[in-house]
Amino acid sequence: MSSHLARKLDRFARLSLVEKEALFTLTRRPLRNVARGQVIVREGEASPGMRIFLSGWGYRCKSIEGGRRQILAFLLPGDVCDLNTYVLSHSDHAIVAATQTTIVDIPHPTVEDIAYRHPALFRALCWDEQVSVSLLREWIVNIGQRTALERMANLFCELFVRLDLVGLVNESSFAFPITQTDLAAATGLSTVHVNRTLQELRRAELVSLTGRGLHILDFPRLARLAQFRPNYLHLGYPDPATGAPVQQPVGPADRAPSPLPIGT
Amino acid sequence: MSSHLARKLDRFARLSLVEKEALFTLTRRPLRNVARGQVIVREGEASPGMRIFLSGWGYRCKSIEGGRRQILAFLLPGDVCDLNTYVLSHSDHAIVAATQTTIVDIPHPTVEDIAYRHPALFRALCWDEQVSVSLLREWIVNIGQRTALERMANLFCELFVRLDLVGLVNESSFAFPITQTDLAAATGLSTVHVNRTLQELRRAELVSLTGRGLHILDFPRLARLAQFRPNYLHLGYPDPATGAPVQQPVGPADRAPSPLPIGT
DNA sequence: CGGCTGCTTGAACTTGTTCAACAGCGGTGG
DNA sequence: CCACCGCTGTTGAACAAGTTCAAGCAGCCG
Repeated sequence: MSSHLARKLDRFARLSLVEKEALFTLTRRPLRNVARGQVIVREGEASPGMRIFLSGWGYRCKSIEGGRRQILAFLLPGDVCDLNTYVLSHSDHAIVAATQTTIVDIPHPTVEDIAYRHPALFRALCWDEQVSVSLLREWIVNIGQRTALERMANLFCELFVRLDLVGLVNESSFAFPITQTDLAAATGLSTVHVNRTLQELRRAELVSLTGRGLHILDFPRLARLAQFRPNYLHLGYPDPATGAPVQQPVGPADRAPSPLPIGT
Repeated sequence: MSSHLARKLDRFARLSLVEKEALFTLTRRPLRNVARGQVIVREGEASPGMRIFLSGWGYRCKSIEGGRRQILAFLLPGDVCDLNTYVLSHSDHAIVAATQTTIVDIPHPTVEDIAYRHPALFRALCWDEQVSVSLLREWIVNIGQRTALERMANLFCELFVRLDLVGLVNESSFAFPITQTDLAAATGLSTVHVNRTLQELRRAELVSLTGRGLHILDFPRLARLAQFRPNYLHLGYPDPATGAPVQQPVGPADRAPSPLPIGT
């Protein structure tokens, strides 16, 4: 099921039963299992359509000469990917499975069908797509302006909030299947420095990163260190740092606006 | 006139006379003149609709604590901005005029009208929007993986190609109204280091940057130094580095595919 | 057991930063 | 007209953050 996606979109715009059913139907099509390290979309290849990540992690990645590569974004369960890229005939970056993943491929005609028959659902998908662009912008700020420690802390905060949105956080812990080599490619640091930065975060008792799990020990302090401001995730609750405008949820806001202890 | 935009889009998808006229009509609405340094869209503000840059340069910018700020993209004449962001009620970054600029604001209903009545034109606008996302991705690679020299060279290559697309390059020269302070914010370097990097590019006789003009003295060498691969601009000609798939232009390709001496 | 992948550590080194000062230039007001 | 100011660009020198190289270790899987 795409319960992760449904959960996330429902928060943005309460979905009707019909729309939920339409979303559910999408995942009735053939699923694709991809092994860890496999390339889902190759750089320069035509993107055959949109994809939904059902389980497992992936990442967007660009390689340049000299063996250097940069991870542009992590793709989590419930993430929609390349909703709008049909206008570009060839992908400028690769999409890789960071773990064993299950995805659904959704061809363009089906996407158009959704746009026509379930405009509210389509709008919600567009929201997700725009948020992913917003994540790219914040990624630039992270790499361009923050120190290694802030960078890493910020990445953890982002993953924490995003995973919480799809219900994959349990008592401030979540599965974390990313190697330090990949963390280096994501943050623009060397693996050695990633290792030392992680040690510093552990020493400060902010996170506990063992085996394949990440436990956030003190989110408020971590967020403060990272200067993490979740506004770029466009979740619809006010930004405590700026006291900024509250983004109005589209549907009736009958649930608690924020489950997160942000900005203490 | 939005001749810059028309010229760019026409390259992607040959526009019919009707579509060109529709585009032209857009610029019949009240223009907005913005003085250098003025904020066009404030961070956290609702984005009132789409904009077209008719003349002058702008940039997207995010600020964080400690006075640090990061420029995410430069906006050039003929650039479309925030075509799709109506799904996000508040902007997560600012848009600032780097020089005196003239823009047209186009409210959402008008955009929808174009989508309905001129689907091919709308598709071309979507292409431009997607390319701007592609630029964000390359920006991340630039900051995350390249040295100061490569970074600066890459930025110059990108601006060169983009300005050439809208006809603002003259014998490998173009107006360059960006201060070193802004270049620092764009590349994630300090102003001091930007200054020294520019000197190095000058000493190598790759560019000549004087007053408010930039002259590319040896584009092939500059591109090689920068490891510049224009594929991320989705211009529709093959990537010499990878020998990668040629993106088919949508309209009849009766013009020379590439005016640029790329990849020599 | 052996080999692979991922994590950890030390030490030398490099790239880019910070601080501080100064020069050039255009605008503004006395 | 000149003095002054603020902004941009330039330079030197000390410094810090992060890289590179190299080696060793732990766990896992065949």
